[in-house]
Amino acid sequence: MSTREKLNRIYELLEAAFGPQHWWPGESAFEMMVGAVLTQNTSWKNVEKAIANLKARGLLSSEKLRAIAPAELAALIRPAGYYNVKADRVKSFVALVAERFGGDLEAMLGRPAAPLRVDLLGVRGIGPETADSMILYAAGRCTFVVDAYTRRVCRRHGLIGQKADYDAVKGLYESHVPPRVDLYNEYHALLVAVGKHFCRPTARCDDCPLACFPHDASAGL
DNA sequence: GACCAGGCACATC
DNA sequence: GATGTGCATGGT
Repeated sequence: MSTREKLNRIYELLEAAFGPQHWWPGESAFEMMVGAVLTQNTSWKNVEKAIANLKARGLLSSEKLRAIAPAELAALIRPAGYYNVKADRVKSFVALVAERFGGDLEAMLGRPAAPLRVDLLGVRGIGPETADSMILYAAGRCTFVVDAYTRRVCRRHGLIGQKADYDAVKGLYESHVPPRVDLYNEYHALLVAVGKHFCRPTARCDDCPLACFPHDASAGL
């Protein structure tokens, strides 16, 4: 089976097992982008509490978050963990929106994926995964999001080597999966689903929808 | 009580 | 260039 066929089959199996994932939760592009920072190495459940705090105070806009004091922001996002670091990262993000795009988020998101990605990666606290999440889920542009689950699934199924980096994994998907926003959206969400339920650090391959493929649960993370 | 969660920047070797 | 460490809450 070729890599292309295998990635296609994996998608089919995951879709059949988990169904539509309806990512990304969030009422606005801005909310999704703030959520992307807050969810770094953190469960979405905790992020929801932090978002709710911001929403309850009407702070979910680049203008409001730009004006708020860092310590106050940190206190509000406390449930999401790493609150001091993340407060600084959110501040850096809204500074980009204000300073480079005059506060016009739509103008920023309307740009092609490549230059948008460069701008986002220039923000302190926005790395490749956060940038790609923002581009795919908030801007609705085609880029494949790689996370710890994606790497783990790929390693255990022999699709990548033990030390494949972010761009190598991203390149694997982008060169073998048709570049459609809805497909990339769903594929990433499904990889997270199988990662949460089965492909965990401590192996739990029984009943995994991908157990029919050769796998090595001891491979990687 | 250990382990894990939709990472990233920075220090050190 | 590779590896290690700090950041922190909350669920299992």
